[in-house]
Amino acid sequence: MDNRAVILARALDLFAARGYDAVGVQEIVEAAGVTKPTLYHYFGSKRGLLDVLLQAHFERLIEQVEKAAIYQGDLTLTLEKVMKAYSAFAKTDGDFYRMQLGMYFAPPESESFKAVYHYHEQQYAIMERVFVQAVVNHGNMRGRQQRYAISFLGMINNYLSLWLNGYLEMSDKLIYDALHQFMHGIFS
Amino acid sequence: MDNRAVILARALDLFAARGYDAVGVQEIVEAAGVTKPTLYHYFGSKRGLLDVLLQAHFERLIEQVEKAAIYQGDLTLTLEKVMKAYSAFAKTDGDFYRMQLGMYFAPPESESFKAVYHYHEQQYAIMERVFVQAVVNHGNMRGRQQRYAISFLGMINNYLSLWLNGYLEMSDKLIYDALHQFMHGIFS
DNA sequence: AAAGTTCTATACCGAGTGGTATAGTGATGG
DNA sequence: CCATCACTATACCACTCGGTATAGAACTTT
Repeated sequence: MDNRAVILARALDLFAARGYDAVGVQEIVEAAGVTKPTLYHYFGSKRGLLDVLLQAHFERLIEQVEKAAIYQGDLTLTLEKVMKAYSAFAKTDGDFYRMQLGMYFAPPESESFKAVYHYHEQQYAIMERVFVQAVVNHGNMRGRQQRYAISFLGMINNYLSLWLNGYLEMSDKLIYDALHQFMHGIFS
Repeated sequence: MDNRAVILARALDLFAARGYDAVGVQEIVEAAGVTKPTLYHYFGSKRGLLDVLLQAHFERLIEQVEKAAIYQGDLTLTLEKVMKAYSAFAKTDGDFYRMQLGMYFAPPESESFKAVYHYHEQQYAIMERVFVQAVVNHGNMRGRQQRYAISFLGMINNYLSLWLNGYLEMSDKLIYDALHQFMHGIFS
């Protein structure tokens, strides 16, 4: 692993554990076993380092979500695939998912929020497209696609956030139950 | 408004806009028109200031949620009251709600998260109690009370967070629709 | 072998960090 | 009239912040 990759890895560890603002450049280079000029050579600035980090990991996430979010007539199936895509990604890249989630809920004027905002818009757009397409088979959903995309992604992030903090298991059964509730409510 | 109150108000503004870590003590006292010893006289430390801030506002929130979360046989009614309590609180204290939400999604090792963690446990306990009591009338919910409390509060925070960022209106109709989906799913 | 390029360390910058020692201030109570 | 008290300003502390000027090492290219 070259220095560039080591810096990225250690920065992710630290940002995920204590947050972007709370971690200094000095601390990152110490954890990576290099000095500051090395970091600034590769990334230009602390913010540049963050941008590269986000770009690399979000690319993988969004690629996998895109692949899962292809509606082919069975809405439940598509939503289940999407949930499993998120769950699988979070399991292989938990630190990143934790960091990224924290940044999305950071104040709107903060560096953190501005850096991740764009990627969340993308995810939201992907899910809204699914619900728009599904209206063909579920006409009663018309006009509510936007709200459904919002609450679907919100539900996923809610469960993943609790899983990341150790409050529940991210089993296939949980995914099934959560999705079933999303589709049919709590009484069935 | 005495200096103590001014400091609290300006600190809330700044924390809500840019986050606890990103705002310095110097900046707070400048915004409040006082000097550092004044702040340290009243609050002892930056963290002490945050604790007082959280205590004061969460006390109001939890009091109102407690009042709404009294189950008397009609689950839908109780949940609607709780949603309206949250919505009303967020509308009168939006900056605080934004700040507090951001802190809850901050990394687990961060000062921010540690400071708000306790208050969220309280809210979660209140809602779980509601679902446990409702099992008397809805036996099929048995064993899922914990997950319901989680997803109910998650849904509320999801909508409030989107409202705080200007993505939707927090109308009575939205509350009704969201609750209806929570209870009966997306197909009805 | 010379020259260019990429990468990394030493040492430093000004500005800002959270926090405090000291010396007052004005109001209150004996 | 004096002492006490809550409160606040000046000036400072050691330390950390993000970022950089300079120079040398390692490796390619010519």
